Amino acid sequence: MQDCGMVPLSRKSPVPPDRCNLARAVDQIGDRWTLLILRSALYGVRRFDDFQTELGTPRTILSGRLKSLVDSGLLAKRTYKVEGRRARPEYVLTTKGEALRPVLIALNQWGDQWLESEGQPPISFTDSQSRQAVRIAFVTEDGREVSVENMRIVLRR
Amino acid sequence: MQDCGMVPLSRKSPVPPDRCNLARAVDQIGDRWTLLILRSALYGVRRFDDFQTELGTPRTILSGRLKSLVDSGLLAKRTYKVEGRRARPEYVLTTKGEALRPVLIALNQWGDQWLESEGQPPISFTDSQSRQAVRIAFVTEDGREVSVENMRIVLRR
DNA sequence: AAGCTGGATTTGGATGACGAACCCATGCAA
DNA sequence: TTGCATGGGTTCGTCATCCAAATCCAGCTT
Repeated sequence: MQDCGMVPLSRKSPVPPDRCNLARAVDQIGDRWTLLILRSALYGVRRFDDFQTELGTPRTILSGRLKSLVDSGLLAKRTYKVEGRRARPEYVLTTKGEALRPVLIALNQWGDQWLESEGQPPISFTDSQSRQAVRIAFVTEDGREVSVENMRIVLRR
Repeated sequence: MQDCGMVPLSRKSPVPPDRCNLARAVDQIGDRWTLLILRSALYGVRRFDDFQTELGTPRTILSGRLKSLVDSGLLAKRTYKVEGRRARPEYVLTTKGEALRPVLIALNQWGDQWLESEGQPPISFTDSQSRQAVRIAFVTEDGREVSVENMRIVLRR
């Protein structure tokens, strides 16, 4: 098995970037801070200062990123109130935002495998029934795994 | 089913960003141009001008991004030679770079589902055997699908 | 030698990132 | 009722990065 060159040469992509949903997804979330904010949000972080403390994001940037995440419907701005404290906004994942979880877990697992780091990965997932480790994969409609080599591209138009 | 708020509130992530392989992966590839370049590369694009033409990346930026993708071991710089033309460099995905394919396909499918666009998605995947549509999912070691609700987080240390 | 071609650097102006300081509304305690 | 602490921002000036256009450069063809 070679180290590279498995993909056949092509002079251009089958789908031009301006019609490609991957490219358009990258436009929405393909940014360092945005991705880090989503990571925290998927762990349940909701408050401005919690994001700021955890990530060290400059407050100006954080403010802007939260705003555009709300604009693109990934986060919802709501109000929370702790007793004896004034009401404050919080930023909660929408269903659209939640739907990114598999993507970020997949990226996490890529990092576990390919980014050298001492020791075991600090976080992983198991099936609560079988207790087996869980990984990301492609499956058919009925849940049967398909290997990457057996996947065929279908183009429309 | 609500639109948001499914994730329980947390004041900080279980894994701090500096030890998190997801955060470290974001540091390597969490950038608009980098992601777009990888997208093209996964489709087989290899040459400077082909990237440039397809993506419209400023040449200065493209040059820098390719360099750092080579530095981080996602692309390999090789030489190709068309007869009657001088030898030129090309940028080919390494195994590490190839390993990002599931991540980008997952993101593509997220875009198909959540980014409004007219008509059918321009590209999709099927199982070459059963011809069924393929989607991303979590599976156990032996390839049985696990739903998100049945997944349990395991922390180390 | 003149021209083409693909890969890349140089230049200066526009854009965005950043840290520090400040603002502001509220609840609470003196 | 003044004062202060808290959480969630905005304003400001500086500095880094992005970007388009022009230039460079090697080597191949004519």
